[in-house]
Amino acid sequence: MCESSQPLHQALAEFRHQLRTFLLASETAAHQAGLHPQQHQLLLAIAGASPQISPSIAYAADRLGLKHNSVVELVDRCVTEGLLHRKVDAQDRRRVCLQVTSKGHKVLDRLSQVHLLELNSLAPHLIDALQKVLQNGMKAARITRRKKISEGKTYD
Amino acid sequence: MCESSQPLHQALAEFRHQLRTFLLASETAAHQAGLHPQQHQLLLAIAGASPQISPSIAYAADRLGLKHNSVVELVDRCVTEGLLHRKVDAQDRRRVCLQVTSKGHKVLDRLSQVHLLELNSLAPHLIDALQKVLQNGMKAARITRRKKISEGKTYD
DNA sequence: TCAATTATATCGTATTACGATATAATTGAA
DNA sequence: TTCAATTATATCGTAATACGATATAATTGA
Repeated sequence: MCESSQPLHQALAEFRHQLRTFLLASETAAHQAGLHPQQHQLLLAIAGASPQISPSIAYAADRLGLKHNSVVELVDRCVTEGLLHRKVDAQDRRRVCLQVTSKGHKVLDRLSQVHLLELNSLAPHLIDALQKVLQNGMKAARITRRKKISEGKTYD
Repeated sequence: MCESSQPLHQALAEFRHQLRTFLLASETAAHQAGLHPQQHQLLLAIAGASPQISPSIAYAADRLGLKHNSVVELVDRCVTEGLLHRKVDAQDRRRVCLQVTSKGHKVLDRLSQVHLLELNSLAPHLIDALQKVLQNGMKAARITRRKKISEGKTYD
């Protein structure tokens, strides 16, 4: 048992921990603002769509990495709470254009500010952890290359 | 309605999308390796703990951002599938030392390699999205400062 | 010694994302 | 034009899982 993978595990574990730290902070902020985390994500995806796009259920599903039926239900809950509007697309009446209500915008604007601050302090840790993962990869490549050289297997 | 927050929303939404992309790839890789995503995270946290630490339930809970009872159940499932061993701590018999089995290690090693490759190609997008968020913050700070100056509110 | 603390475990519940399926609108080829 | 295929959204039952509340067990310290 050589355990050569421990440093990689360690780097990846640290990266995931940093990610989780950010996500936890995000979830906490959402709750404090009276939203469920996924409701926040949905509002953000819609309000953050590039201007030429009119965001639909399918668009949100793609952006959030969810199945469309999950988004339908998520939208239901947001509409119930007055955070979102469903508007049937005039051109294609199968589609639904999602729009954030003014109430939704008020909450979201605050949340985005909080997230900006949070990322301001978390970004260095995140990037650092990420770089340590990648370094690890290059190290492994060097070892592999050296081994190949010593075995007379250099092809380049 | 001034919409000054749209660029921030857009940057944050893109960052979340990049995160979700990574997490989806990770979940897919875990499933293909026969693990539930959280089982993978647990194995990684344990195998990736720094060598002087003997990882317990509480340790894993902290690292994964879960409550300890959730981890107990997660550990149960991993033990059932032969991925993990529970070993009562000899010094403090309340504690449980978690150890990844050789079967668990085989799966985890492969998964970490996959993740390394995945991050190798995803990292630039992630960092780019993150930087766009932070730029946005500095821009807002500049605007605020300028506004304060024009209002005679410079205190520094 | 024993009350307080710490670590893990159990159990019922609520949330939620999903698969399977349904409905409705659009498209395109005959 | 017609209608079969496609696309978009919706409904519903189910399974997974994280959690709160609570229980058990070991340790600590006054």
